[in-house]
Amino acid sequence: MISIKDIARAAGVSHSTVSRALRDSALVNAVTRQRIQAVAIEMGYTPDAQARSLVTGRSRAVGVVVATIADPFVAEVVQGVETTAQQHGYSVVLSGSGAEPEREMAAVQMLRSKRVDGVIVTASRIGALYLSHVERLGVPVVLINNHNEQSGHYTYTVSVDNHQGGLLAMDHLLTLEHRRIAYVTGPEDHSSDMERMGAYRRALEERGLPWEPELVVRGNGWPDGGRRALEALMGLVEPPTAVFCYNDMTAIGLLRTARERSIRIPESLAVVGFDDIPLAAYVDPPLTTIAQPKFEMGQLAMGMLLNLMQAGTPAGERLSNPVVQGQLIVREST
Amino acid sequence: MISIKDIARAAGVSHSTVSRALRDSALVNAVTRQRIQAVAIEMGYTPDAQARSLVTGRSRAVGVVVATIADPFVAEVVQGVETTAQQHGYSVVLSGSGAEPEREMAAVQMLRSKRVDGVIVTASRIGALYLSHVERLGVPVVLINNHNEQSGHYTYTVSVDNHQGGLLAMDHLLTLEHRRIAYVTGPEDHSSDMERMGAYRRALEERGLPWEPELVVRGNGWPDGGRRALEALMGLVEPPTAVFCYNDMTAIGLLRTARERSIRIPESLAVVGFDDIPLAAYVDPPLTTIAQPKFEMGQLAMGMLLNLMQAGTPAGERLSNPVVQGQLIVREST
DNA sequence: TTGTAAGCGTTATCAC
DNA sequence: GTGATAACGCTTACAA
Repeated sequence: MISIKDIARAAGVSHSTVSRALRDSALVNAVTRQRIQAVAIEMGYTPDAQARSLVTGRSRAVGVVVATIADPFVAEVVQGVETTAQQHGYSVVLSGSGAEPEREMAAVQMLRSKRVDGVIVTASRIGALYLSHVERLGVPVVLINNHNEQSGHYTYTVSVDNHQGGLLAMDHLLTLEHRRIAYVTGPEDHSSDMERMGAYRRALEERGLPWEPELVVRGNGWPDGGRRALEALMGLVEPPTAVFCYNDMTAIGLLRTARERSIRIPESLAVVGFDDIPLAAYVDPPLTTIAQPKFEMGQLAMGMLLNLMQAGTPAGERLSNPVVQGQLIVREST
Repeated sequence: MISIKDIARAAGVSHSTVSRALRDSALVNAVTRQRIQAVAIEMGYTPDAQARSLVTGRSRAVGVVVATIADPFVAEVVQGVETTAQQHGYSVVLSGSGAEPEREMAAVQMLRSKRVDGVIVTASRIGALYLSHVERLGVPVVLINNHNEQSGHYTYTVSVDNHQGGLLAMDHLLTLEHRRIAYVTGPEDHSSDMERMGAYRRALEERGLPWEPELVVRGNGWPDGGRRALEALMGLVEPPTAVFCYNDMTAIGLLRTARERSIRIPESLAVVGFDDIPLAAYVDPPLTTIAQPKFEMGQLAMGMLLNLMQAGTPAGERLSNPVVQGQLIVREST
């Protein structure tokens, strides 16, 4: 690996002049600067980011913590993060936590020793304890879709507008003349579930429709939850004509169960999901859903982080936590 | 950020003693070592990986280059890589290339300046030019499913056994008494396609069945290719009773088209894919396929890289490129 | 405009 | 056993 000193020797100048020249400092003669740059290129020089970081105190690296990158939702978000980071000369250190406290701690420790300038955390649920550890890194932190609503001094959250998305879904169903609409919940205690359900009730109220408790059934965010939910709903004296599901995985469980029971979709039952996971377009029938702009959320999170890292601590005044809009994707399940 | 010197001051020793104590060197009195370690913990010390790297010459970081992490296949592989890396105290620097030469170069440059100890590349196709740039990093490189069969001095490839997987698929269909079996190809020039097709022909030959050119139709690795392939096959005087597809995306295109044309699957046409992408289990009917052990391939690639990084250049003798076995997953499309 | 020297946080080589 | 001291590759005062 050739260094700044090698170039200095080859160009017959001091290494500090080389350092200046390579960073286009005005403090160096234009001619020698070009000469030095030419030599550097010719010798195949690449600056050592770590050495630089050691003196500047900034690593130009951000840590990205995920439960698992194998989650397609997470992967798309991370792609948005990485693309933006790359555009701004930042590198991304990926760290999986597997939602296991032990690995979570290891991840934080690693990011600390790497001296990352900021951290983005994408996990459906961020434990309070864990969050406090992340904050102890002393660098800005941006959470994505944090369902626990915690945030601390350095911590910001980018999230989808669950209420707006829920209204979009309900408006769609109501416009299709559905009047008996069910809601299948997600995992307990997720604020996103509360918000989507809130929109469900709100939409009904606004149309003067009654909100019937029997039409709200528990799911768990996975297909098997959707399956059980559909069975419960079909057991009602007066089953719904449409279902708004907490998320796509739940809706997919519903879809499969409906097919097994020969319930025609959307004729007998319309189904709307939430998330727009890649699967949604490929199930049968293709699922109508509320898309979360995953890539954009990643971009936005990284953009915020760039601001925060630049500004240092945002002198007293906290930025607001951005909320992005969901988008109705009409397919064939409604 | 507190340093080794801060601890030295607090513990009343020199910083070199602290350095030794923290790495459990035998060259330091057991009592003072414990005292120092206690102080370090109390002060919340975390070693600076970059400073360490500067002197040791090893960063304990590996670069992972992907076209896009949003590809579920890639994401699973990366999860395997990351998990293994973490277990061995290595961090993962993720770098997306988007298959764009410009970003590819930027990615390599970045990994170079980070002084990563090794690189793993997951892209369906690795250009010769690009590969030579990666190799110029001077660190071991492991490719995953490199379809171009190139490899250089530092370069190894982990790949799935396409031939064995293809035989698995064909054996399955032949066991189900299918005698008229078609093959839908992938993108041109991928060695994986050649190998899978080779297995197709081999399996037929072994049973003494004729290999009919009209039963081999071009796809492109995507659903629309599968769609066109099915249309072509159904136009034959004597259509096949089963199809082995280059990959799952192709098979999914076939499945959708079959439904539109009311072709019953598997009764009228059996379909087998390759890859076992997450979608495969969720399409209708769920797709029989040959699973690539993605997570394990990631683990294996990282394991190899660990060896290579430890050994330095494997003195003259090249390791062989590992080939992992595919696994038949029988679902409802056959 | 350029060079010298100090320092970033480590590890490693010496003496003591 | 321990402590100076140099070195890793870089940036940045401070001098010249």
